[in-house]
Amino acid sequence: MPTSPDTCAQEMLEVVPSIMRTIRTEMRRHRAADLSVPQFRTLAFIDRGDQPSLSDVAEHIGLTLPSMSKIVDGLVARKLITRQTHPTDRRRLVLALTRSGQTALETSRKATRACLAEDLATLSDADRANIVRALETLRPLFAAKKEATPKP
Amino acid sequence: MPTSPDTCAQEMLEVVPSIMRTIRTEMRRHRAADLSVPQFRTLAFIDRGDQPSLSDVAEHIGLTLPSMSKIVDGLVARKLITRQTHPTDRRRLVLALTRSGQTALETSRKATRACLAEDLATLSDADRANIVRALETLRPLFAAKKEATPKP
DNA sequence: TATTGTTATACTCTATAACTATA
DNA sequence: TATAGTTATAGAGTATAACAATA
Repeated sequence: MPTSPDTCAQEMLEVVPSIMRTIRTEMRRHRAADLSVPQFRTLAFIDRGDQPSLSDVAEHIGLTLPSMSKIVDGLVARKLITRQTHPTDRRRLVLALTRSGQTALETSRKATRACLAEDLATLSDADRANIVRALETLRPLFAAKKEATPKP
Repeated sequence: MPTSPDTCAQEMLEVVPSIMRTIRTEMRRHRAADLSVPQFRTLAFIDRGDQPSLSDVAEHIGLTLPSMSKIVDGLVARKLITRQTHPTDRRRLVLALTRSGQTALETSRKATRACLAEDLATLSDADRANIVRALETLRPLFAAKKEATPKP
């Protein structure tokens, strides 16, 4: 019996939000590096990118520019990132992690990962391998989606 | 090579939030039944439960009572649910969908599901089956988690 | 004129603390 | 006293619209 896209979508609609809530709650619980999910994702992207601009981050995370601007505001205020003007194009920003930001990112990542891992440890190795495979299949579908079908 | 809980957790931490963002954005986009994710989940639980109380919903969704109370406020104001007093225990609420709430839930569910399904249609049947299997494995791990390890 | 980003405004989501009403 | 909910308060996340600065 084939698995229809609709069946799969329904399943995602039911399970993904509950996983997300656990992630959100856990991230908040670890006071050491008290980061929200968007803050965490922003730091993570800045960490692996090469001096991204605000637009770069906003597009990757999937937020509007004003939303991202505000999140960046908060991270700058907490001295977790730096926000400088691009040397040759003065409209653009150059975002980078501070030492403190790297620490916060690593602390939060480790704590949250450990918490999830604790749950996942109850599964069989085969189950975990299967989950990783499924997520790898899904990853490109939901990574930085462009605005599709611009009406001509 | 075994797949460690940590590897699996890391993968989830990267992919799940991006899926979630797509779900959130899509749900908002369909103006017909303009529901946020928590609103949608609340309606869905009330729909399948048997006259749940506020605490029932809050526990299932994973929110505090005040947070849930506010969401319910909004849904009542929009006439999507009814909020009545329990006939024998007057402290409790009895929540139920209105006709309009059922419609909104179905509209939102169909639209969001269709949008996800469109993405998932590009995958092979085997991939989709694998994703469903993975999500079914994860579902019980993240469903209405109790407060674990109450320190004695 | 087009691009990059910020400000203004207005919601929703979320939590903690303090409270009311009922059991 | 314990339980079910609400209110008060505060802060983050998010969007749209309007704006400023730079290219």
